Amino acid sequence: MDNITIARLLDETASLLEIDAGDPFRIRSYRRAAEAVEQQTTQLSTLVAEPKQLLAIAGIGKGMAANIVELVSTGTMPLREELLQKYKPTMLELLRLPGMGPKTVALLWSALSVSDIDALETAAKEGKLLELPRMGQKFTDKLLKGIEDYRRNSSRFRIDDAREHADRISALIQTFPGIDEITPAGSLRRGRETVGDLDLLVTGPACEPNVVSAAVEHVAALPLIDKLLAKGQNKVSFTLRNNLQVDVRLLPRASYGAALQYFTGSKMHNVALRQRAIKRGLTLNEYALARLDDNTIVAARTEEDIYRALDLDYIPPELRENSGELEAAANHTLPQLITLTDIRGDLHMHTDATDGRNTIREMAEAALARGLSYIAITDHSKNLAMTNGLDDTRALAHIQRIRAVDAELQSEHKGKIRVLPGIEVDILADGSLDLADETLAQMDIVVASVHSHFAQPIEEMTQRVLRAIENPYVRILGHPTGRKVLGREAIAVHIEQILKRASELGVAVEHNAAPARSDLNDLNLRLAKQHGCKIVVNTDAHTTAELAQISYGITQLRRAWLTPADILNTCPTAKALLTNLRPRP
DNA sequence: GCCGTTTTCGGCCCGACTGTTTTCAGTCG
Repeated sequence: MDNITIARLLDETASLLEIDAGDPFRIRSYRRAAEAVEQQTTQLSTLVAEPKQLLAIAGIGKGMAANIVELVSTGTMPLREELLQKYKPTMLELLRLPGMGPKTVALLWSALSVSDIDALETAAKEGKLLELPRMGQKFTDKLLKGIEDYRRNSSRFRIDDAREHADRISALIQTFPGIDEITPAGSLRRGRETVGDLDLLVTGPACEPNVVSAAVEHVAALPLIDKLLAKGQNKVSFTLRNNLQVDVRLLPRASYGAALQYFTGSKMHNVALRQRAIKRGLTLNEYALARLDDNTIVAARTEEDIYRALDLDYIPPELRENSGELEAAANHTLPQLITLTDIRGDLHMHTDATDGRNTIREMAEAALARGLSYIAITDHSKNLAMTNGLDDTRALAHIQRIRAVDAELQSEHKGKIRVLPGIEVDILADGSLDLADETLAQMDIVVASVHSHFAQPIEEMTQRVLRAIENPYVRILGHPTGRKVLGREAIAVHIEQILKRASELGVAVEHNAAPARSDLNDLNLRLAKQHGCKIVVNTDAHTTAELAQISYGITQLRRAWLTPADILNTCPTAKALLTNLRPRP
């Protein structure tokens, strides 16, 4: 059992305890333990013989260590089993619907015996929820909409989840001798926000036709396979326990490029590419680009060879959507897309003053290690009480600490890194901010964010944001739209108003790097560029580790055809950055 | 259930917002 599974089981147990109205502190212990387990770099299953090492992990005590030992050896644990006698596992899925919490799930179960989404939908449509306390027509309508949204999105997996699975599977495949390279293809390689299934392409001496069967057997016997769907000459398909379908193809080196091109897609890109090949008397398939007349192979080994043979510049996977990239590649006008190393600073992160885990200095040193030239410390303000948000007094004191660290590092590292004082203020219902202007005036970076967006009508949310960015101290609009409640389509309609006004005011809009925190999809990013918005790409890091988790965010930027010139924090120095932000009053 | 003790119990991030109330429970972050 791997750490991720252990973490998931502990987290699910916490949810079941919540439904069971258990001790909130006990519940939190399970959640904290789950989080701690997930962050471990060593597999706990290898430590169960040495429970003392488990106790060394913060958040894991005697009881939790026993739980983990039990989980690893039996696959479950007594408390979990006991709760599953009382409740159904499908109830955990109900918790994922917007507006559904443990109390409501418990009530639905006791009053209506509703334990899954289908039954809930039926009950809602029949008006049965109206008979329950605190549930009216509005709640019912919102719930039905939520169910609809949930169903539409749940068949796809988020890119970071998919990437994690891809990495784990790759590591297991890699153990077979004679495997050189494993590349995820499909929408994962193109950087889509979600992927339907996982395509893994594998090559190396072990994948040559005469010997490939042994490697195929190795893949088909991977321990994490839930259901084996198919096993062919060079392809294995299976699903994982979470229902993610994985297709692994083992291909000879000589045709790896053609396969990579073919399986990366998109479908529309490939169709257009094949049309172009035919015009040149060539044919393109998953094995090679070849002449139509005598099947002579023109290119197959690498993608670069194939594009070159079609008189095209190499097209990065993120652009392969048949939305103008072929024309640009033919005319040598493809953009020089932004890369990770172009990002010179990070302007949104938290420390242990609020809900982060590391100190100002630790964050700064991590940024230095990543090669950044400047960062802003933007802890939460008081409205986010659960994060121990800063009130005006504490915020001002925090600035002093940030400046002190900045001064220390300046002398220690000869100005290699600057640490700017900042704050992430919350936008209240009336669009005002929750700290005084006099406090904000002391900050270099003020990020304004809406945090309470439960069941908030989009129009009101939009008005709230529009009002907030009128505050002259706001220099960055943080995660510009709500995450859970607002559907993507709705965002596309309403975000344009926000982007327009932000652009007029010179307020930069933030693109958060981690998908879990990201709100601007590639379409919205393109929209932002169109309206001349300043864009900053941040991590919203709460730990030093998160400070490095920026690659998905970059992929998103690349999908939007953005170049270093489009992104504000590609400025080489803090000074240059600050002059490019909205001027302070 | 964890942790740190003024070491073996008592504390453990809590305010905003919504829908349904008519004083508040539940959800969210």
